[in-house]
Amino acid sequence: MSMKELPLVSAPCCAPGAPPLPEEERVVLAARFKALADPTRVAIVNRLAGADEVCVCVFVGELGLAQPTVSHHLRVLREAGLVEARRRGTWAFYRLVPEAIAELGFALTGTRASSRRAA
Amino acid sequence: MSMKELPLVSAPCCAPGAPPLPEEERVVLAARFKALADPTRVAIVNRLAGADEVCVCVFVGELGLAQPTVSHHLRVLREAGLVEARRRGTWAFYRLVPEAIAELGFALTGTRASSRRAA
DNA sequence: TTCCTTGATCGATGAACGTCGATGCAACGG
DNA sequence: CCGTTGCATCGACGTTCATCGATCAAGGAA
Repeated sequence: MSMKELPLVSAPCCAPGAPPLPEEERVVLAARFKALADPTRVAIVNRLAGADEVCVCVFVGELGLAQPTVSHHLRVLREAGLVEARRRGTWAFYRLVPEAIAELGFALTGTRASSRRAA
Repeated sequence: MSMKELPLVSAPCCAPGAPPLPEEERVVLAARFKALADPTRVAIVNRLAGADEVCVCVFVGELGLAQPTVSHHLRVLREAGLVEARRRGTWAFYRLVPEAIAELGFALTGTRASSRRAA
């Protein structure tokens, strides 16, 4: 693997009155935002937000993209820590990591969202 | 100006249980996240979050980048609707658009942050 | 074992991005 | 008027990214 998992960033960056951010945290935050800086990946995350687990084959069918392309986007999201994969036989199911999403939201607004897991 | 301002997106995209997002909204959201997908621009937004208005010359001095590069990043943030400029004589002062930041946070968490302006 | 299926990786290609020097343009001071 | 200052735009260069076809690895069924 070429990239390690991204460390946590627990300070707001963009909310009015936020304290200065050290260099490394800016890099980490930018990397996470970059993972969402593509319509396809926004669609994937949004799709996962509506269903607990989604098979890769479903994404290939719904997104209208080639399978390697879908796999590439899933990898980007995985390395950003926004999604995680669960292997079940031949299939791979992806699901959101709500804490990572909430952390990004906190970095933006400086306000903790009430963490609520989908039942 | 070559580009129009981005329209508003008022629905969450990434919070657990979020409804499906139409194509156009995914593109708009991805474009906004892309504006934050760079360490320099995160630094600019973070700097603006700590002070109401900042002169362009200050950014040039603090970021250690050439003036055209800073102007480029400010343009990206401006076209994303995250910052706005105020001309005062020869100088240009930039400031945050807190509503745009908060809107991005809402898209992520599905929770409205208590809008609070820096005094 | 031998197929078929699912998903990840590799390699290549075209587009987009970050960076900077040079230039343009408006506002001020002489 | 002319020269300077502050910022935006332009052009170019090197890097990164999105996309796809081909290939590979792992599992299930015969």
